[in-house]
Amino acid sequence: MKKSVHNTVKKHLGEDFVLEKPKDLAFGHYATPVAFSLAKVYRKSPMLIAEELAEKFADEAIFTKVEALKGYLNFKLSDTFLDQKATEAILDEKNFAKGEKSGTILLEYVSANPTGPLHIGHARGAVFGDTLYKIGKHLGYDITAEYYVNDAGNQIYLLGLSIYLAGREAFTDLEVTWPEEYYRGEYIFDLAKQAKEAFGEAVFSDEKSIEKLSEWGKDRMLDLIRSNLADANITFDTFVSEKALFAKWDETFEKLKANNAVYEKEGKVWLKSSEKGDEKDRVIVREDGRPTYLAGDIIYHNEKFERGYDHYINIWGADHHGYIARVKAAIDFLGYDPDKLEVILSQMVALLKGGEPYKMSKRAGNFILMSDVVEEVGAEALRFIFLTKKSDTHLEFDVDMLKTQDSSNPIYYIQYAHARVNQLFEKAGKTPAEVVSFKLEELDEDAHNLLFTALLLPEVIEDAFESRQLQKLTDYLKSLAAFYHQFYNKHKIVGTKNEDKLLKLSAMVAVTIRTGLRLMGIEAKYKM
RNA sequence: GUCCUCGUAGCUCAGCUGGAUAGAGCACCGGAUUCCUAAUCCGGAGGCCGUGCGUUCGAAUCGCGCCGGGGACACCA
Repeated sequence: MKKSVHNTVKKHLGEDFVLEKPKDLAFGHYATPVAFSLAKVYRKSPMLIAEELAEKFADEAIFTKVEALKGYLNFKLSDTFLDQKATEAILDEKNFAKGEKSGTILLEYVSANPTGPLHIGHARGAVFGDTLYKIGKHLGYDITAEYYVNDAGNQIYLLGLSIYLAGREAFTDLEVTWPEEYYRGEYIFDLAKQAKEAFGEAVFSDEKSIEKLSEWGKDRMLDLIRSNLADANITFDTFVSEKALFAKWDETFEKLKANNAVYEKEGKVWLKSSEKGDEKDRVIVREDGRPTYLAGDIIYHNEKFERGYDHYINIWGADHHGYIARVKAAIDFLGYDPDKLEVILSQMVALLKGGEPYKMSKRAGNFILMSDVVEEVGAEALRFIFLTKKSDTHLEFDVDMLKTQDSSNPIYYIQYAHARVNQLFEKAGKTPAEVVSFKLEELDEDAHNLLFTALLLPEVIEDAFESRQLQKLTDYLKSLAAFYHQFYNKHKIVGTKNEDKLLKLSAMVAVTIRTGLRLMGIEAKYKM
């Protein structure tokens, strides 16, 4: 819709201009302040220029009115134009708001260590990534959703050790010395119990079994993580194992050496990341020959870029932001364009319940489980609330709020608007297919503006995706629902002479809400 | 100390590629149901847009300084 307007306006202006949506629909559907900037060029008042420009649009069918007001040029779309768009959307709902974007994107998110269940912070990144994925695909991008599994390194050993010690303490009389660092929390004990069933008690009396427990525990945790994600309607296209990637270490390392990216000092191998904008050089191989975590990420990103996507997006916890510079440096050294990698940071979540704050700390074991929250408020409410805020700002919410069933709970409010439409059709004994042929013409101001608002979804999702600000979609759906509720209260629909037209308008609103919700992984309700 | 991020209504937050009277929800106060679901709607109250200077015809929005909150600064992942 915006594109049609833009093209039409451009035809008459022939130069750069900003097309914006006026704050108040009474001004028009679209507007441009172009006369203000032209005022300087032509040395005439903006008001005069706007008036002259307005006359050029007299014959354009997509506008019913183009007027100059206080220097602004305001455009009002015609009924015919809006009706045509609505008819298309209702008849071909699947393709409503579809984009024609092209290009491949590798989207990596969650990538939580397989050393425990997902907590609420992971959930935020997961929901954001999954929704970005769904919207991006709808817009036409070829996106792959990937999970990087950190199944190598010290934390996997610690997982095995923790299971080993927990089992030793619970099921044997042997002495237990807890190290400074280990995983705690109920799930470790549960794993120990399972390990006992799988391997027998003897597994806790021989340190050699730690390795076996590590490997086994990691697989259990990966299963758990997948199931946590599935419960929130999140699935991945690919899982990439850090451990498996290490087979390519020599090859990657040779490439770094060939590109003069590394040096040896104090018995360690360093990456010259400070040459590429990082604060300092980073160790990638320790004195004892073990590669650092960064080495794994270097292999991974080399491998990612070998796969040749147009663009790469990583969603990381905000605490990793210092890590961006070194990974980009490595990409640069490997001969790839670091600007193709975009990192979106996902900030902390502070959860309240009845006003009481929860604290979370993965190491201490008292973190809030994603699965607990999903169970308590439902995956859909959780998804929605996460999407109402920018990913890189702190988010605070009260789980009790998500359990209320009134307008304080935005997901309910939107679902109710959708259900209302369905109820109207039932009441009238008609279906959308039966009213779609009625022309939405000669509508009053409210209906006309509601129709216009419902048709904004394509530009809203494009804006939300390109700016990575998915709250634009939730905000939009909230305001569309509000608009519809107002309309419903003000205008009787069933049994009036305009019944068919208003039902068609309602059907359009429902198509938009349903599509918007679907892109967020939420199913619209037909009855509440 | 360096870097990142945030500071807008009592609370949680939108708005920020500069533009028309600064928005929403919650909470608070007052209304609406013989009429399609009141799970809704209408009205009211509530703001030196942290602060100072600058750029501009125009600044919540851009720039610099300051104040305040949070985070990151590993050979941990």
